[in-house]
Amino acid sequence: MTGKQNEEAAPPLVLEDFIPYRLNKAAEAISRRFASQYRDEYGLTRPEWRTLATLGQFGALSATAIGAHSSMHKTKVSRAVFSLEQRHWLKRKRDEADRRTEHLELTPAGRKAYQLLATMAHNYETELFARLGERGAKELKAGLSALEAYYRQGR
Amino acid sequence: MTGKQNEEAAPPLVLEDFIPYRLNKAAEAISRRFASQYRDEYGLTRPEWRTLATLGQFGALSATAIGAHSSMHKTKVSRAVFSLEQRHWLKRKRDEADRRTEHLELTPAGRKAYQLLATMAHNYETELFARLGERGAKELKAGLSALEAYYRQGR
DNA sequence: TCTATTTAGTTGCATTTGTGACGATCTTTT
DNA sequence: AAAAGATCGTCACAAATGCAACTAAATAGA
Repeated sequence: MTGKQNEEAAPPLVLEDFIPYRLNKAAEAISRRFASQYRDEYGLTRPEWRTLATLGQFGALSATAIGAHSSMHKTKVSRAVFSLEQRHWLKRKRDEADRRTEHLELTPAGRKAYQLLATMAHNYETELFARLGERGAKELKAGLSALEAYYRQGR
Repeated sequence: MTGKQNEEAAPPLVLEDFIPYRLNKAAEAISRRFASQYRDEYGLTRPEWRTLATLGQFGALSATAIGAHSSMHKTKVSRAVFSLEQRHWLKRKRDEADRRTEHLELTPAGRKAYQLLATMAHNYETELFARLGERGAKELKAGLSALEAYYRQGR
């Protein structure tokens, strides 16, 4: 498992032990698995899925609010909204008080898709927790919480 | 903290609690911080940094091996190698037994850069652990290990 | 009230990434 | 030993992403 390291002066960095690398790889692997589900079933991209999930959770939001809540860039949201609109999964309503903003809301079809996808998500997570074991799952959540607390407050 | 949820039939999915989402966001945040260091100091991209780190750790590898070890796509590695070669941080040696493969190895300059970057990486991690606290760090590592054990073996 | 600044969302452009095809080389099969 | 298949690395092309400029609309300041 441990490859031969380089015989040099300074501290050797073992990539497989380096937290940013491990996190990236884990996130990649775990997300990819779930992503392949909604991609294969619905042809959804990740930004589209996130937008759908956010709207499903909150009911009606502006594009900016979706971005803020799901940490996506303006343009990503914009394109995802466009795409979901074309599927007739959401509709836009111009805010009459502030006519720059539009309120995005799932259509019945969109809501239906959301239900199915949310169920898939729950199942995925349930299975994941089962495989991690009670202990692993607990540690993972705790570790993530610690990380979130860290980067949530600047620096 | 808990937003108002949608009054619908099925299980509501709370995105901020969903593991794939949390993992992604955490990985993104943590990587970005470190990435900005090597980007600002050396103008390195992430694939370049990973390639450098892998070669620094193992000494001499083929492009394919780098990709396998650091989970990067062929073409990403190919481009990173090209770029590092242009900086004169690595050199290629054609394998005489199998002339398709090339063995990549850091030059003295490359090794020097690697030393500095590895040190930066260690410092970053040390600071991260300090901020997470002993407990948080321990949980994070344990959680990651559980995840790795999960996805390492197929399925 | 008129101007300057800010905000919401979209679009064009440059950069990055992935996909598929490719030439070259090696391996396997027949 | 000839043909078929696999593997290594690269390239051309297409898709996804981010950045900056933009329009439209609201707000703040003079």
